[in-house]
Amino acid sequence: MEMDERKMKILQAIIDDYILTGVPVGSRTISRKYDMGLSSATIRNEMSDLEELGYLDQPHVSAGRIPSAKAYRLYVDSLMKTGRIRDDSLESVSRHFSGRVHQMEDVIDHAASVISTLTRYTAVVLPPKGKQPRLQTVQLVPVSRDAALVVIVTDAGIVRDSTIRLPGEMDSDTLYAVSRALTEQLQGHTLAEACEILPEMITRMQENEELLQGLYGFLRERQEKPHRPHVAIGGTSNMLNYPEYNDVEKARSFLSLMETRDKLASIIDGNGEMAFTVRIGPETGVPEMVDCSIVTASYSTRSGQQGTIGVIGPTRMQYSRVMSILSTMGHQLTELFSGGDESNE
Amino acid sequence: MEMDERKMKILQAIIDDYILTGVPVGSRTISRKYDMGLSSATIRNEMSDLEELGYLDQPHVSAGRIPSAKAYRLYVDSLMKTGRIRDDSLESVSRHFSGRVHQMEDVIDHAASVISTLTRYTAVVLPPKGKQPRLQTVQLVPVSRDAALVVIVTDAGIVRDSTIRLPGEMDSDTLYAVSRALTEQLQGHTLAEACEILPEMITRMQENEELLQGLYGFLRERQEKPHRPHVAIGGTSNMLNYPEYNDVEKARSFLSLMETRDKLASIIDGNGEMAFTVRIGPETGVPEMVDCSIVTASYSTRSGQQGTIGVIGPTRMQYSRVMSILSTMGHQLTELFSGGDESNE
DNA sequence: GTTAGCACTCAACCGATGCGAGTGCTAACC
DNA sequence: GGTTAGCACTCGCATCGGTTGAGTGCTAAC
Repeated sequence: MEMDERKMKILQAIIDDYILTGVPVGSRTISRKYDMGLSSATIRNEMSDLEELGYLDQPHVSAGRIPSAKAYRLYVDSLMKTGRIRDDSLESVSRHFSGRVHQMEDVIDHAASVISTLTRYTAVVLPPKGKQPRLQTVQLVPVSRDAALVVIVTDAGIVRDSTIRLPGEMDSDTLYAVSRALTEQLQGHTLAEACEILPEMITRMQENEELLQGLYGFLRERQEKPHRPHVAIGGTSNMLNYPEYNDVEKARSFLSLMETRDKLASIIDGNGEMAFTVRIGPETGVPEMVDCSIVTASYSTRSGQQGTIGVIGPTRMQYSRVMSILSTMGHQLTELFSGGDESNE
Repeated sequence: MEMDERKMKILQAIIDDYILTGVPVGSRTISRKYDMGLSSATIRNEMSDLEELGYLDQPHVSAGRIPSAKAYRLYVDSLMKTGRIRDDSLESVSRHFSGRVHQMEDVIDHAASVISTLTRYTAVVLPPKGKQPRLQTVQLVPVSRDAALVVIVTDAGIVRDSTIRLPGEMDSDTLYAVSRALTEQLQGHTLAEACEILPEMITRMQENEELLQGLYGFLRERQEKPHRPHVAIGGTSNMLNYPEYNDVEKARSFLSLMETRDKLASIIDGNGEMAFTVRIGPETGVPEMVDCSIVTASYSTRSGQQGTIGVIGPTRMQYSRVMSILSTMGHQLTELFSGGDESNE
């Protein structure tokens, strides 16, 4: 037995209906609501075939059918009708941040919030990341008598800052002089390379040995255990809107997963290359997510860094809507980050 | 009718039992489990009195009694037996960050996570804040050809940074010179004062007018809509462990509240003065939280800034345990932030 | 190949029933 | 007078059987 045009049409109707209602759909519903000039009996025969082909499941014998993961896969790959979403909230993201003052965290938090509100699912936004960033400026800013802030600007535009203890009292001019020297030496190098260059510098510049030594330790630490990136999450409570999460135990396990941001980030970030991914149910590879789907898109910064935006929802997600929202948001973010504010040129 | 010694003892037993089990407790349970040499009938009479006094509620006539908010209030105020909690996770917080490199956000995130794990409730940690912070250093760090990072160090030790567009190409020395001038002029002043001083500077220093103008706009914006502080939350899913949140609708409204961090912060932050607060049920003043209690403690930094740590749980919270954990954590954080890393002296 | 008809299945709903935890009251006891 | 045993009473909760209705599979006719 094979798929034919009609089976496709019926399958699509079933999926559309199930996505809308979340209730197993029966043959009568299809023959009535989606008038395709066939009686329920015929639909029934076709549905029986579709079940045999693995596209439909039956929760129990006297219930309607629900689409299988395989069906959703077919759906997103070929049957889904896509359309553009026009929504002011989306358009306004770049406008919201069009003023020149903004911080990366605020942007991705806001993006996650907008996406989750619009989709009514859970949204995750990962900050841009890329290949080894190259140092651009290193600067020490006095914070207190015996501590300074290390500001590291890389070509990724990402700024990492942490305080470092000073060996003794040092005035701002001295710190600036050291900063200049550091910037000159380290500019264009990766963090790893910087860790090799610094020791040489130390032997050459005896005067500020202790300070540089401290900075060296700092860089080493930064490299070995890189700063955990900020992951923005929005609308975790949205999941409780869907009947599939009426089971408290299910909801709990989902929410705990959302709390472990590291794990979550690695799930969302999975396949870095693809611009657009849809993983359905088991395809997510996460046992806790067998009845979730994950859709991700990416955005990029002027310097070629890639960030990821994702939506997590039930397998009966409104794929087309979600994909179009993610796509628009991806463009908005790319546009925003190409403005030059956070990138070099 | 009045409270006497025995009523107290019985009330305490009831509360202890209810906190443990979450099930309405009956007279027999008390007379058996907590042997106080009284028959269930006597306990019944006393319970009836306690109900009349407003300390107990009866969900329905043939069920046991549950403590009222008034009872919990009495409990935390006088009957509760307190004890120290010894737990390695708590002790290790300051050790975990004993290296000199750390960022405020990491610390409070970690604290929230530890508290929520230990208490099995939801933990919230607010970063330190105080009266108008005073500027200490202003520094412009080149980020790209036409953008610079504004690093503002205040006596609060809190560093706010954002990028600002440069009017034209400016080398690092020029930026440093401007930074020095700015620091000299603005040091010791509040943000509000700085906004008044800057225009004067601009008229005096014609040369970098455009840059300073931009900076002025930046400061104004910062002042008008101050940077939303990072609120750390841990263990939101813990609430679903408790039968009182088996109702999905309740859980949903609680979780949505947890997602609006601003609102949450204002709830937790409520009364800034007190070192230790316990708000029970309606005392929280938040409709969504009528059957929650909030316990908060505070910690401080060397510069006298106050931060808040809080736990949100069901009214039948293990108050004593929570209070002792918060107290220990408060000390740990205070100790950590007195190390000088993030404060001035 | 399509469809009307029909017997069958099974979750969900409903109401009756019984159980048991717990109460309030009364009367006896110390 | 406080304490307690005894007892009738209440009421949530779980169980059970019956009913309903959506939906199926099969068959026979078109």
